Amino acid sequence: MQEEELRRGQWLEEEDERLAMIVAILGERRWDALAKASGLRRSGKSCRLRWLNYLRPNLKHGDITADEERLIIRLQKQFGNKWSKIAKQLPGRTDNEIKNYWRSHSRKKALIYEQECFGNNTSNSEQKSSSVPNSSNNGDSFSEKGDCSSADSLAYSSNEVKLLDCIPSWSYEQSRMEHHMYFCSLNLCSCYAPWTSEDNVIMTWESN
DNA sequence: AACGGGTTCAACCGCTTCCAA
DNA sequence: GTTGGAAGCGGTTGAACCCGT
Repeated sequence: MQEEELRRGQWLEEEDERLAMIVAILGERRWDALAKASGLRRSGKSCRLRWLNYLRPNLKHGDITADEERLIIRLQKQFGNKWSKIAKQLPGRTDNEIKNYWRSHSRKKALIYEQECFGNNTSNSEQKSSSVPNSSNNGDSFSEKGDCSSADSLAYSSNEVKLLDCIPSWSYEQSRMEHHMYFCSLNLCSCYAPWTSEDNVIMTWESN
């Protein structure tokens, strides 16, 4: 009965102000109690999320920079979809923001990869669409069972091949497919070496 | 200008983990 | 060791926005 009274959807400026005020008084804990104390008709969960993703001090609200993008790509490779873990490495960015960024950008990469993989071979149009990540697999990575599963279908530049020789910890197919996407997205110019666990390692090579 | 499809992002959902009693 | 509430987390949804036609 009470749940019906809870507000959902977009937050109003007035709600933000009230939440920020009550958090300043009570601190970032006991969100259910905090939500009730605030008088906001929001769940504790909703308040917590709003605070963490939008109102919290020191959050960056601008676009993801090129450096941040490289870091995200590298960390995603390293940690997988551990967004909170990745977010900890990017001060001012939230896990939700990074997750959204990755999802939208991984789709673009998938398209680039698709073009590289199939060129203008329209006879594969049905299969091509299946190679693009969809909502069911969260779009975070290629389905290894997709039509691109054949690593032989990938064409590598000599630079890519040389670099892949440096990635012993990755499976052969994973290395080829995912790095191919990665190289495409970065235009084969310069990038972090995603396979190393060391920070600040940048590998640069010439693209032709 | 209107429409439709694609993209982005804030917010929600539900499961898991943590921790105090 | 168990339990229940709180918090954390990743996946999903849907509305707003963008862009091409």
